[in-house]
Amino acid sequence: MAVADDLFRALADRTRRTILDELAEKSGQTLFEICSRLSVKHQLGISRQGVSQHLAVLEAAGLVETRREGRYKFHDLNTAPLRRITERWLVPDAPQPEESTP
Amino acid sequence: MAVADDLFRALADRTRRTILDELAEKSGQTLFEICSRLSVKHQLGISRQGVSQHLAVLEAAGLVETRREGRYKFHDLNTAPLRRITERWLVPDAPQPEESTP
DNA sequence: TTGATAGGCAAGTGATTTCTTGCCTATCCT
DNA sequence: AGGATAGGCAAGAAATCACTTGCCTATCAA
Repeated sequence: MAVADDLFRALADRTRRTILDELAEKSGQTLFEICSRLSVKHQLGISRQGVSQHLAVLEAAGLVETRREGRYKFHDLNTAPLRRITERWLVPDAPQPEESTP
Repeated sequence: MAVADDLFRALADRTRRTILDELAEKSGQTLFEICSRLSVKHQLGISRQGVSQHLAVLEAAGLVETRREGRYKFHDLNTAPLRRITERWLVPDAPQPEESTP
């Protein structure tokens, strides 16, 4: 249950979702690279520490995994936790009748 | 984008997720019925207005739909918005290699 | 019509969250 | 060694959020 808490809490912030988008586009980015992408591509005026904190939240949720190499820390997207989300409520009404498009 | 905001914000709260669970189990519940279920089954001490506000958030996210009948207002779960969640990040790495279970 | 039931609105409070600022450590390059 | 680069920690300000309290409206049953 605490897992679900972390996961949904992580997804609740728009900036964090944008970070996931960026990591989906290119994995293995460093903190600075993510910072500059948020700034340039998304006009998000946010400090480096702000981004760092967001990454920590994403990592706690298991959505981002990191690996250290020397002074660099690379961030990778892990979509596995996302699969459990929809299962929670989608499974019961299993058949999932496709949208009728008359 | 505002749609995603509402959706993820709605899912971020544990009480709201529990409400979705209850609606998944039995659809068409009234506010009072949901209140008593939260209280009895989940030991959640929350006021009627608290639950009402949660339902409003869920409705804004499209996760709950309502229909009025006389003085009753029935709440139904709508899982459609959930499907878009995973699509956002799950689609790119499409194949989704099934878990190796040796 | 009166009382009871189902629900709604709005202001205020307390708790979380987001974000910044300031300082610190570790690694690399010259 | 010294400077530059990548990242981390922590305290505090500001914004959001969850929740309550108090009062109000609408529907139904007697």
